[in-house]
Amino acid sequence: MENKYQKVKDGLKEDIISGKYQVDEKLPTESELMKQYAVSRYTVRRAVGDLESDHFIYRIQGGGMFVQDWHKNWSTPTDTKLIGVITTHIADYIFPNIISGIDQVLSKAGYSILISNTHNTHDKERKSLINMLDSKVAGLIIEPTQSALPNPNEDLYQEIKDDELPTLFINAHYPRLDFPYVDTDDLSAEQRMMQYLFDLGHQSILGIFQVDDIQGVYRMNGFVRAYQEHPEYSYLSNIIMYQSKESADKIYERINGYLQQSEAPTAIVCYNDQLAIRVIDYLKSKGIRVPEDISVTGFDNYQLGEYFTPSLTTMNHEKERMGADAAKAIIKLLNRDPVENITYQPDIVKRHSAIKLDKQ
Amino acid sequence: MENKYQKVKDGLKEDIISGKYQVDEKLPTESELMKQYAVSRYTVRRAVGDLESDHFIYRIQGGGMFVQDWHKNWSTPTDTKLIGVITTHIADYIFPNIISGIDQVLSKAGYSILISNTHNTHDKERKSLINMLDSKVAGLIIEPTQSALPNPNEDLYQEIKDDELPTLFINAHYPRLDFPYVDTDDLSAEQRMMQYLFDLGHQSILGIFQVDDIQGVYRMNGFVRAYQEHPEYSYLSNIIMYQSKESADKIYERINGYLQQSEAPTAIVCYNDQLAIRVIDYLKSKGIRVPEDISVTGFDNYQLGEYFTPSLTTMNHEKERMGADAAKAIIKLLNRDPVENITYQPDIVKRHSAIKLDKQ
DNA sequence: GTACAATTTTTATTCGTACAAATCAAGGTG
DNA sequence: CACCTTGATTTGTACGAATAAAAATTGTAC
Repeated sequence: MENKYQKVKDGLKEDIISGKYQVDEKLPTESELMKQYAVSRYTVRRAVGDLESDHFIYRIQGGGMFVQDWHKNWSTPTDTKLIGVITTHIADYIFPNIISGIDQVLSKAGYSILISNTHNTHDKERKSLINMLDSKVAGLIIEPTQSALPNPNEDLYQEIKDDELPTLFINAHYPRLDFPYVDTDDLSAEQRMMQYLFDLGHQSILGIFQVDDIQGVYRMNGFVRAYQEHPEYSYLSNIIMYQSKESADKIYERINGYLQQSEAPTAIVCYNDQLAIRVIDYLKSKGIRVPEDISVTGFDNYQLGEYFTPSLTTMNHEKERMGADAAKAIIKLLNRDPVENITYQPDIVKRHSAIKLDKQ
Repeated sequence: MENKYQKVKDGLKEDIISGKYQVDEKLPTESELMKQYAVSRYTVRRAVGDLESDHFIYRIQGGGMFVQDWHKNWSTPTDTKLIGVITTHIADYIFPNIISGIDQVLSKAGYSILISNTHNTHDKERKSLINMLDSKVAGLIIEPTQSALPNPNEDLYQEIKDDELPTLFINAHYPRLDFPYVDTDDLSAEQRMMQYLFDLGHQSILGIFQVDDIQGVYRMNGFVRAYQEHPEYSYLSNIIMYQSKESADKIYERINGYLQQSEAPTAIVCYNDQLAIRVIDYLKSKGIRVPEDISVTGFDNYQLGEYFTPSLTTMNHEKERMGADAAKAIIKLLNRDPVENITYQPDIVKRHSAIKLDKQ
């Protein structure tokens, strides 16, 4: 990052990897780059010279500079015992459990796991995919990144499909891409959770959903569907939608807004346990008791949720099983056997963060 | 042969191949070459720059130019951008965070992570190692399996050493094998934690340690060492040792035994946060208040520890940083740069599960 | 003699300039 | 339309010069 030619080099490399410049597409000329980066011709030439020896570009005297076919060798995945696993996160939340489930099955079958994460950005997803394909994996297990948004890496997925590389999605799937998947019926699960709260006497419920993940959208739809079946108090429903990059403070602020209004919510339904834990912490800091003053529910049955105070009422998530099922399916795909999609119908885990509404 | 820089390049290459300049021997300086070939500095630098990217020479700023070990085919065709990571577990304990730290650095540098776990058995460690070597990884990051015991895979490690495959250990290291490592000073960390409890007025402390983990043994040694420095009340010390496969109920039972005795412990030091959380939950279920009746400390600074009630007093563990440092070190090793061992001295995270002893 | 500071050497980065060589687009000619 | 010429564009080679940064060497003081 220090040197100018490094900056130019990194900038161009980034543009190439991100797909801004396609293979064989003409890059800006030296003079254009000089202006663009405000450097001398030497610096530009030093940068593109390095990129040329790294086989990222090729140059034609008098013609220009072009993107080299830098990710071409990964077309014949034959004898590698390597399965790529791409998730949004590695260390956080439920993903270690999913990966563990995958590992249990795959390592037994003699496969190694090539792991990568996207931090829920399409940019990193692209890099991860390219890395995987370069490493000549025999198959791919992918948890989609920001699955609710249009995916800019569709070209790569199309290539994967054309190459018939065994690929399977977990947790969610891009609707436009026809790959097999293992996921959870988030919509009806959240609907069941809502019915549970209705049964407890709650009518004014605030739902908070992360809407750049398709799971969040489905869960929100479940929330809405539940209210549709109870039109008599559907006017009491409130929803907060947020994006993964949004700061927690902003969400808290919006929660606070709803708490001030008349007929304030008596229960909060959270996108997942991670959020629920933070929301409970926020409510506590405001002197609001959970569940006495307000009930809170999560989703995913996070491992340590039962040890919090109050213990979390949540929806189960078949973490290890999902990983194991995905791994078994990928092995089937490797053997050219057909696989069927799997959708779990999880159960409510009733604990103490949601209780019967005390009517006065 | 036409261009000047080609002539210089060919001339030097010839001298190197013919043996005029031996490996690691200093080449003429740039100014000498300028005179010798009667060309400008640009031309000389262009020539030696090419030779450097062809791995015929290496340059040290201020030092000079030297002949690279060019006939070792091993350093040049290592195009595999694959780093093997072998840990005892994938999903449990702190490993997800460590792997995340590794990933952050390596993926930025364009490497992929090949992951494997040993479930803490030498047998699986052997399989993992062979798998990694077969996959032709460019480097290895290894968390030792049962490092306290003699290692039956020493032959493989010797091979790795002979092949000069960049390899680094984390969390612990086999003393007999001279590989670089990154680890934590568990012993003195636990000793500091004990001193903190002593300062809070606690004298009767129960330590619970998992002893099939070498870190557990070190932490236990820290516990013992702390009492050795306070012989006046070392008779009040109590230790529970357990194995990872042991059931939680059995541990609870044994805790209960210590709570019954006279001069019962006023504080419990747990092997890690995971255990501490469960212990606190058990104590609560018995009607014992934490921290009012008894203080509890953990170890590892588990991510969500601050959200529990009471928030966990614990010892920090540089999880991500350990991974990142290991990754940086392996990149150095790949570049044939020397690396130094790193040992962290973690700090106490003072929260609310351990408080000053209320003397009556 | 050793340890530290100052100087020199050496490579690294970056600018400017000039001309050569290949390519490309446009226009003219048969 | 096909072919050629021409001029502009673009990359390739080459030189000179200045400052920065790291390493090696020398000088000096204790």
